[in-house]
Amino acid sequence: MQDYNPKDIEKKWQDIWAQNGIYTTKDTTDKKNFYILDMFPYPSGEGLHVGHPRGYIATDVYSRFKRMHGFNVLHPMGWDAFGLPAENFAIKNKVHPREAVDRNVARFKEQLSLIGPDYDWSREIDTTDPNFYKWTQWMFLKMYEKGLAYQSHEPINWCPGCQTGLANEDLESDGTCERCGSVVEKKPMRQWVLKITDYADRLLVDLNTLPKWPEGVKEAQRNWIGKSEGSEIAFALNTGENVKVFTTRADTLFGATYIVFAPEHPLVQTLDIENRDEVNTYIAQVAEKTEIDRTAEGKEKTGVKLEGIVAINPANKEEIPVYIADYVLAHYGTGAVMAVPAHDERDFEFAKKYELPIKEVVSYYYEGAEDNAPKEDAETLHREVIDIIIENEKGEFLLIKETANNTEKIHFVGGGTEGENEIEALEKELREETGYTDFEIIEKIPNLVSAFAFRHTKLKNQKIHGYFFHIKLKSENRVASEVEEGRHSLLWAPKEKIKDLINWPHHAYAWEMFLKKDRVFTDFGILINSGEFNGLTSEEAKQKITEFVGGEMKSTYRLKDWVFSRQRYWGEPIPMVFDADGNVYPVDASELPILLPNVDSYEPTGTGESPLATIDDWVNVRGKITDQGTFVQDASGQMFRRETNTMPQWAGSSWYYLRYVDPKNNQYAIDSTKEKDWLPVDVYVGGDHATRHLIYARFWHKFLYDIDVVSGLEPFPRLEFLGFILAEDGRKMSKRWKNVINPDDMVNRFGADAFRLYEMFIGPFENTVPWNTDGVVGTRRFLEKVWKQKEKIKDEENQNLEMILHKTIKKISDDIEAFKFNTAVSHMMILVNEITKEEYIGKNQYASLLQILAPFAPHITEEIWYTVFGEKDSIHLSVWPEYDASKIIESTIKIVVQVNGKVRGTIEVPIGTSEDEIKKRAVSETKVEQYFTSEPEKVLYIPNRAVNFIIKN
RNA sequence: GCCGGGAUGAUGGAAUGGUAGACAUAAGGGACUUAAAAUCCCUGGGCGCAAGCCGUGCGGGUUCGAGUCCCGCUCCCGGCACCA
Repeated sequence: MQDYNPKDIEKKWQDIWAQNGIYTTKDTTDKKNFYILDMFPYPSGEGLHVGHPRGYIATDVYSRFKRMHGFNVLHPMGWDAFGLPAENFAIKNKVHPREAVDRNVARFKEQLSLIGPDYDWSREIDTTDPNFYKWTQWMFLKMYEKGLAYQSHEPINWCPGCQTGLANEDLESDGTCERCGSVVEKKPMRQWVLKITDYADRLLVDLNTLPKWPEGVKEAQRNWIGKSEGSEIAFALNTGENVKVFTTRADTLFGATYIVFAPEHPLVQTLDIENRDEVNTYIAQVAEKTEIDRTAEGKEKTGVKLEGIVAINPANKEEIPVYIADYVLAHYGTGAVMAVPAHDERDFEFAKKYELPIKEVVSYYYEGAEDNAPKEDAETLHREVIDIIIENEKGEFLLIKETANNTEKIHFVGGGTEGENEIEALEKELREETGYTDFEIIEKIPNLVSAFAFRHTKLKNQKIHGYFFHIKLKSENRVASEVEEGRHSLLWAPKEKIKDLINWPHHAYAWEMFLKKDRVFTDFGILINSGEFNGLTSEEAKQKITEFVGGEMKSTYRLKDWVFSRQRYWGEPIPMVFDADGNVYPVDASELPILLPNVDSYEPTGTGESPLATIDDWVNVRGKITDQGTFVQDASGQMFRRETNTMPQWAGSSWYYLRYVDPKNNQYAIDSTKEKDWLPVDVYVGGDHATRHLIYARFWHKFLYDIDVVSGLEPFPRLEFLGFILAEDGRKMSKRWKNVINPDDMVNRFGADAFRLYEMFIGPFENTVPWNTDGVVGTRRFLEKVWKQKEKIKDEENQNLEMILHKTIKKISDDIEAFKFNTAVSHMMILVNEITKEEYIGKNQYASLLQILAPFAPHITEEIWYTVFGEKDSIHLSVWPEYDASKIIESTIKIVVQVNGKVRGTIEVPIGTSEDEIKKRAVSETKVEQYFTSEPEKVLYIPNRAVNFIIKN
């Protein structure tokens, strides 16, 4: 027999498949359509490493699996080739980006082809192809038409390394450039912006229609959109202006003791401020700082009071001071906040530093539950109380233990003040309840505590509110007290134990506050010091107070509009022109595509202008404005200037998946019948683009839905997340670490099929795992075994193999459907190990094995399919073997025999054996009896699983 | 701080609440070989001569029975974060 030699067969079959076009997708067939898509790659100059094909192999396995199930499968591939990396590579290697992209694409395609994918290359797309980007430009025009694309001059992220403006999504979370790692600056400049914020709510809500997306990706998008529901409330200034603030805590309005503007707030420029110089100096200082410095952790708050300016708190009409401070962000909410130091950590910190009043307006509130829930028919006492945290010289704290309603209550000492002065009441409670008399007061804890509960000792509801004091005993001197009367007992406990001992929630809360450095209560509670709103819960008060002061309930989003211009060469030209007065006009759709011109120097200018600006005969163009307000070229017309900014890398990838369906259409981006036939994408596979590509594409798709280009609201109903592969040393694969392993070497050493199998076997698909080249040996050995089994073929089936074969068919089918490729491979290994032990294998059985292996190892299976079985049609077009349900029914079952839940043996019994019989055999066929220290008290039988003998100890 | 995900042998990882560690790699031993590679066989969580005991990050709980369910932690990865 010939040895298994992948080199002899892999290239051969790849060529034959291509010649016969077996993977070419027809537009219409009598089969059901199925669209499976990879996130298309950026053809960088580095080529592929072994991490990249993982997703491509997975979609390939899945696509072949679906084809064998009779689907008309669309599995395309293309190139996301505009953007900074391609351009930076070109600059570095001194070639034109076009040339660099062509070269890199060729290299990627060659590497990809080595692993034998079933892509339909006749539908290949490239975002830098004018026939493609014509439609990207067309969609931009549509957005402009709908008011979703606009020019802005706001400060934006500027990357000094890449010399271009960037979107928020292009930054790492530490504020550096995702591409080059430079610290990004804020720079005001003209730019095109897409109004993705108009879609914020739909992007958020529709995540709920995506049950087949990983939770983590959805959560990342929710965080990114960052919806927060609150109120917008206007504060009047003594200068006559009104300032709107955004708050999620309108319930705390009565506690707003100052307001704060972001230094960049436009109103600050125009107000008549007495200390104008000081204010301007501060604003200048803040402008110097990067975002990173400004938000550095643990940074002390700074700010400047606007002298001569006061605001009126609309709730209580009190005059309050106005500050600017850089802890308030210009680009969130309204750029101004009301400060409530009693209930906000940041305001508290600022208020302490600048000695601003702190006014408590929300109290912690506990309402009794279950046995101490307030009773409707009981009388309710309203009481003011004080409670005492008592410390002794050993640093222990005193609790009181009493029994009420058959449960033990443990809490601090305390009682009603009955209108007395607090200090007198404290002395009295201490003496009466504990007998101690000699103490000093350390502090009064400033947070009010409220509770409403049924007191079993008094048979009444009690609604209490009061403060906690911290006192220290100076001596153990005691007099007789309620302890001696037997009403309760005293319990001294060390600091660490207190939390676990206290079982009154409002006392537990007070203890927590006592331990905290800053006593800021930021939770919801009930209102105090808030006039007519006292007693309301925070939730109720939010809306009522907002209405009371004439504000409105409003949502704010963290998501920012999408900065869509880049001052770089290698991108789609933005199809707009300007007349001599600077008025902007959209280019007429008939002019598209606006071709990216050739240019001598495509390096960034750094001036905030794109290199396109230097090409006079492209920039300056004669034309006229049509009745529709669009620009068309006309040699006898006026001079216009073209927009020289280009689109970002993410433009083409926001809609590319539509184009595969109809790649050659000259009239439309996509034919609407074909769109309905194929979209949405059935399965989308790729790595972490949660807050970039995946949010942009969802936005773009919804826009296309709104203009009737697509028929559904979401492009990717099922997303399979791909984990990346680390180098063998556990680090990221990188030239820098010299730990890159490329697929070419793996295919060369082990063959494409063994490589493919290992990529699928390496671990759960979504897990990040380190590569291990030794591991490929395992899948190669497995294929060698499969190869050798063809020597053992007989016409008749081997009955010993029927059950495991059919079980494996079922298991593999289920696993591929669920993207559990690692367990699919392991079960094929188990099957082949079983076959190895047998004398022979039936011809049909072997054929079934080849078929379930075919999606993973397309070459070796095709080779055997033709040479051994003499088939005329490809195994990849054959029909997936269905498992026979009757063959996977066991005739016997294994029963675990346990004593007190511990496994002591197993028995095997025929299906249908009676419970009594099983219990008998459990004793007779195992050694369980030696564990019977007495007669079993109970014998428990769990059908088809276990017998458990319960022995009393 | 908030949110999401995770923690199982030397390693990647299996395991509808019912024999933990399938499958694979590395390692050790043996066969074949002049030798090596390849191949085949055996061992392969810890302790123990054995019977057995202990073991799925930690502490509790539910259950006849928990890697799996519940409560409370620790640590790791990821997202957001002076976002009002």
